[in-house]
Amino acid sequence: MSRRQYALPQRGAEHPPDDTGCTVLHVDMDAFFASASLLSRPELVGTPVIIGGGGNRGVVLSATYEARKFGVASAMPMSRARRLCPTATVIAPDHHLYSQISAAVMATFETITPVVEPLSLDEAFLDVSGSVRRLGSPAKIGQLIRDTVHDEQGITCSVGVAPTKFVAKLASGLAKPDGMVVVPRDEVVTFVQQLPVGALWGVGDKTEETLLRLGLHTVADIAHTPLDTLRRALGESAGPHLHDLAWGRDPRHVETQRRERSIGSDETFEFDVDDPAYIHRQLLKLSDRTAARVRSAGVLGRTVSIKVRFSDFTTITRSRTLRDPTDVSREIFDTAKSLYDALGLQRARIRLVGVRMEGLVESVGAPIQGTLDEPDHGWRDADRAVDRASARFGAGSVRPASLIPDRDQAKQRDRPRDRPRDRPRDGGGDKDRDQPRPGPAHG
DNA sequence: TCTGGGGTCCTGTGTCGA
DNA sequence: TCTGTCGACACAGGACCC
Repeated sequence: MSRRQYALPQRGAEHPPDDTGCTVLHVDMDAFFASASLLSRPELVGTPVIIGGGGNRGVVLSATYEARKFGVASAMPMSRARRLCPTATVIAPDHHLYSQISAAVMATFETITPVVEPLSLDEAFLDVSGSVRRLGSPAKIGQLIRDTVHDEQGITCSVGVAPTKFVAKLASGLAKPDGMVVVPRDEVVTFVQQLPVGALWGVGDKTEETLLRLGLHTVADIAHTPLDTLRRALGESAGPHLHDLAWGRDPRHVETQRRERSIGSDETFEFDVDDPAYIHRQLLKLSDRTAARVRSAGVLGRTVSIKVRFSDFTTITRSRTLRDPTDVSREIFDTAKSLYDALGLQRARIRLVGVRMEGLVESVGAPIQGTLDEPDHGWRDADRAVDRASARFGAGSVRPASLIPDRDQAKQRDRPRDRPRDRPRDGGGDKDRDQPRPGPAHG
C-alpha cells in the first residue's frame, strides 16, 4: 500500500508546508474495525469486507475501502449493504479485539505526548507542543506516529496537523486513507472556507438542510453571514460557534481528562414487541448491565432515564431524579420500571428500550442514604457479590432469576435445530430467552 | 433505504423558591 | 398578602458524533 505524505493537493513532498505552531494532531485509524478484523483473516485483504451484526436489524459498523467503492458506508442498514455489494464477506464485530488494539495505539500516543484526548476507540487528539524539541516538527511527529502504528499494529492511520482541533480533524478526514495533511497557520481560513457547510464538525443532515435553505452552501458563506441571522436560524449556541469555526477560530484545548456524563445501555429487539412482561425483563437486564458499569466506573448516578422507541421509530425518553445518587441495580430497575409503567402503553409495538444513568458523581465521598426498611445485607451487598462472581466466572454468571431460562427452555435451546440462526449481538448468555417472537402478541 | 449502540450537548418548557 | 421577575433546576426531545 502506498503511504502518502503531505497530501495537500497544491504542493508536493519537495515543498513541505510550514507546520510552525501546528501543534494539534488528529489521528484517525483507517477503516479501523475492518482493518483490525482482517489481521486474523489476511486472505481477505484487498477484498470487499463488511463488519456488521448478523441480525435482521443490524447496521454496518465498518467496511474495507474495497466495499466502500460499491457505496457501502458506516451506519448503513446491513440489508442495503448486502444488496449494494453482494460479493462482500460479512464478519461479525469483535469488540474485545478492537479494545485491545485501541489500548495499544493509545499507549503509543502516550509515548509521544502526555496530552492525548481519545475521542473513540479509533481516533484521538494529541497536543505535541511539548514534544517538538525532543521529536522534531509536528509533521515529523505525525509521520512517526503513522509509521509506529503501522509497524506495531499492522494497520494504517491518517493524521491531520493544524493549529486547532477542528482544523486538524478536517485535515485528517482529507488525508484518508493512509495519508497526512498539514494546514499551515496562515492558510487556515482559506482552507476551511472552501469546504461545503456539511464538512463542519457539528453540522449534520438537519443543520445542513437549514443552512442550505438560507442559501449558505460553503463555509465562506457562513463566514459572511450576519451573526444574528445564524443565531436565529441555529440557536444561541450553534450559531456563533459555526461562525467562529468558519473563520478558523476554535479555542478548545486538547483535554486529557474527560469525565463521563452518563452511562447506559439500550437494545433493539429482533422483532417489535408489545408484551409488558417481556419489556419488564428487558428493563431488568438493561438496569443490571448499566448498574454494573456504573459501579465499575466508581461513580453513582442521580437520574434514571429510560428510552422507548416505537415501531414507527418515534422515540420518547422519561427520566426521574432520585433523592440520593445510587449504583444499586434494584433501585435503578424499580425507577426504570415505574417510568415505563407510567407511560400507560396499551400494547404499543416497541422496537427498542434503553436505561441510562445521568448526573454521575464520584462514589468515593458521595452520600449513600440507607432506608428504614433496608435489610442489613441489602441490594448493595448483593450487587457487590454479583460483581465479584462476574469478575471470577464471567459476565452473566449470576443474574436475576427472571432472566434465567427455565429447564424446558434450556433443553430446547440445546437442540441444535432450535437454535436461533441470527443472534443480535455478542455478549451475555441470556439471549435465547430474550428473543422476542414475531407475531401479533407475545407472552 | 429503513435506520445499532454508545455517548454529548443544546433548546424549550415548566416548576419552584427567593 | 399578592404579584412579578429571575435564576436554578428538572425534564423531554432532538441533533449530532463515532
